[in-house]
Amino acid sequence: MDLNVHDEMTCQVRDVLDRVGDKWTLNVVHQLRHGTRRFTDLKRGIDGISQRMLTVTLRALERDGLVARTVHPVVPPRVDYALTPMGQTLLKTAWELIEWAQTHADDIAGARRRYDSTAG
Amino acid sequence: MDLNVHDEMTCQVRDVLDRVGDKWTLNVVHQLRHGTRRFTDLKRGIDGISQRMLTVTLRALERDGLVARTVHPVVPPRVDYALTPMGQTLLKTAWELIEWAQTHADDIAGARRRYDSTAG
DNA sequence: TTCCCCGGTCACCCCATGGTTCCTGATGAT
DNA sequence: ATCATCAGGAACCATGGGGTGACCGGGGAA
Repeated sequence: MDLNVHDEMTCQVRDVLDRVGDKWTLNVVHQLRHGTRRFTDLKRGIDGISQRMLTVTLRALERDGLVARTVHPVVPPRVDYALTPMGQTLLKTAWELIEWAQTHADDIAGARRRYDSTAG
Repeated sequence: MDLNVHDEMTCQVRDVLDRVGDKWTLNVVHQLRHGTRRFTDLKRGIDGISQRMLTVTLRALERDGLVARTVHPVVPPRVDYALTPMGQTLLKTAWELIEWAQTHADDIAGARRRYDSTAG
């Protein structure tokens, strides 16, 4: 029975990383932590993201019910993005991982230097 | 000042995902949750991983001080892998993300179906 | 003697991820 | 009469992450 659970886990690990582990998703989610943002606003806020990748990432988040997209039929167009309640729980959880990274950044850098100096 | 913090955050998000967000790392860490495992044992436990990718992933984890590698000079060769204390804290944190995924798997699947049926 | 086991390394190749550039469409400002 | 704004769409392309298969070395089993 442990094996079955274990295989399910393996699958879940894969699923969550496929969902959230790409280059931009958590960045976008993080940008939305304080509330509604507009497309160009997000683009300016995320260093290095292209227009296309922002669109792709937002669409995926919208599809999964993590981000709500609101179109205002005005000109020039105005589209608002915000986290859904489920998106907010994701942010909360992912935040812990970010904090872990901050806490251990130095340890990892040190370990890396040691490893590289001994093993070439 | 919020902007500076914000940019640092963006960087940290990127760093942690570069470290942990690839296809296999969390799977391997998860496999090691109960203690020491051997190479072939890990390979059998992670569905679909190739020998090369397991090696690459383990080397990266070792380099970052997250996994300890112990070679026993016997024949046939025996190599043990185990989480370091830092690796265990990573597992603990990542676990929350996995639990999030399990909790919301149905919601996401539902949202996805709705999205695809209306816009697809 | 030949095969298998274990823990890898090496060389090669593919395709998915993501980047770049150009396009749209309505309108207000210059 | 242009030009810029805003939110994308479409086509094209490059990189590298990741997969495949071969090979290694030394001892035990058949």
